[in-house]
Amino acid sequence: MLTLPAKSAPAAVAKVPSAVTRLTLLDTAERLFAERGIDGTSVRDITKAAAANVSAVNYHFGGKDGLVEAVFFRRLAPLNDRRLTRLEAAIKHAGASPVPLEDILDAFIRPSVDELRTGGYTNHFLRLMGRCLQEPNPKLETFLVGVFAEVVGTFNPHFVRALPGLPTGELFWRTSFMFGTLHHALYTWSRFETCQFASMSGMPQTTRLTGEQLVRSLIRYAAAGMRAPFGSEDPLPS
Amino acid sequence: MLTLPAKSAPAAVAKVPSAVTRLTLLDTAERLFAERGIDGTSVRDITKAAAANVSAVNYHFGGKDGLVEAVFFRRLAPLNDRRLTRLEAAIKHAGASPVPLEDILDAFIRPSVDELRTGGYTNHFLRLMGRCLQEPNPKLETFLVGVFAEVVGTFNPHFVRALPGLPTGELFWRTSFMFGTLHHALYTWSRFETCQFASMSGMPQTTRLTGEQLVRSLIRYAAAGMRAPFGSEDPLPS
DNA sequence: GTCTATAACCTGATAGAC
DNA sequence: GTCTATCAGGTTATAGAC
Repeated sequence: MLTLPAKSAPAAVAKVPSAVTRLTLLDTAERLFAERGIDGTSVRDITKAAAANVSAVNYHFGGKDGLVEAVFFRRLAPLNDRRLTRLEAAIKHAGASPVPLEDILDAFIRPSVDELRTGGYTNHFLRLMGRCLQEPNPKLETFLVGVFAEVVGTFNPHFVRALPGLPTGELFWRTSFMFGTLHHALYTWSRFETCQFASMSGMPQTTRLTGEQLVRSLIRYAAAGMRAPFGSEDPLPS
Repeated sequence: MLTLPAKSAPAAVAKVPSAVTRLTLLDTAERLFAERGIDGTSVRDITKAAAANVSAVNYHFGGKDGLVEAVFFRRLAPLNDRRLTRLEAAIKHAGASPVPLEDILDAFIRPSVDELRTGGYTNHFLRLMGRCLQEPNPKLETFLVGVFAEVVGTFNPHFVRALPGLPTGELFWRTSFMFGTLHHALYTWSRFETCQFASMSGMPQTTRLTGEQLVRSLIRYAAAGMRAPFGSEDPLPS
């Protein structure tokens, strides 16, 4: 026989609608943007999936553009802070000598793989981040450049010191290659199970990596690539 | 005094409207997709810019999806053929020994930088190609996987032979890293002048590369990255 | 083959009731 | 703060005249 313990009426669940709706919208938009792309997702798709009102997006974010920026800012700001913190630690650890390349890359890459998934974060944002450097919307590009500027400006001189003798132009491109490697890898890794390109090469589930393995693979690859010997006349195939 | 030579009436310029309209639509769609993204471009944008009729897209391509696939197929099919041809030449040149990694990468990378720009091609497609591995449309992904399947399947065993001892899983990811590096670099390079991310790092116009320089930089970086030493316990920062 | 006209619906944004 | 109602315009696709 079921006896319910006497208990006080549940405290009226305080409705804090603003904050809750705002968060739900951010979560839902993040997921749908990741799945269908930003231009492929309408405000109505988001509000319907979030069980919110159509005009909630305008109320909380001023419009779709504001929502898009908020979705990115929520994750990228702490991510880039974490990168800077880890770089500072590496600088302190290196003392007066240049920070070793692997340590710089670790500070840059590791947070994007781990920290983005803590605190109940899903990996939807990884998919979105994988694409964010190539989004065609110029306003969004401007916004993202602002979000990334400090990190890029702070890391750059350490890459220069860690790779003495490498011409500035070549270093710029290798940094860009590293960005491309990282973002594409995040994209592929975050949707490995459903990525048709991943399964194309006939490489099955055995190649799924843990986050730690992905970080290490990325650092190995990028460090070797950035250290590649450079000479104006390289022995290349005729 | 101007004397026009007697000449027969200009041969009535044969209207071959179908072929011309079709081509104009492909060119215009390629450009607009590159600039605004696929989902950010409507059929009406395209037909208006192409001075064609609204329903021409439906007539020639069966709808927007068909146009999108045709835009990619027109460039990717010859590109991938060229990759296979160059790989075959490298195989012949290597005789019985494994094809050197640099030669494999050259066969893969070089066509995407040069051949896409010959024959009056603009570099709009490069921008589009830079994004194509991350397009959120699943139908397009399926189509592209089909377009890339032969190249990936043919190149893979040569990467395996060129990198003996590298575990299969690690090789798969390094190949994926290389894909990411290449596509992101094509994107950045093709719009270097207007890319806000490129100018962010304070690296000015001096770092603009010729196609040949880009190919060499990419091969250097990818070859070194793919050859990076691999051990289950790597010395990584604590 | 090309065009107009239109169907059927979706888009982001907002004014104003509650 | 949240909702409904609505605006003005855009979306792909198609039927049918020429």
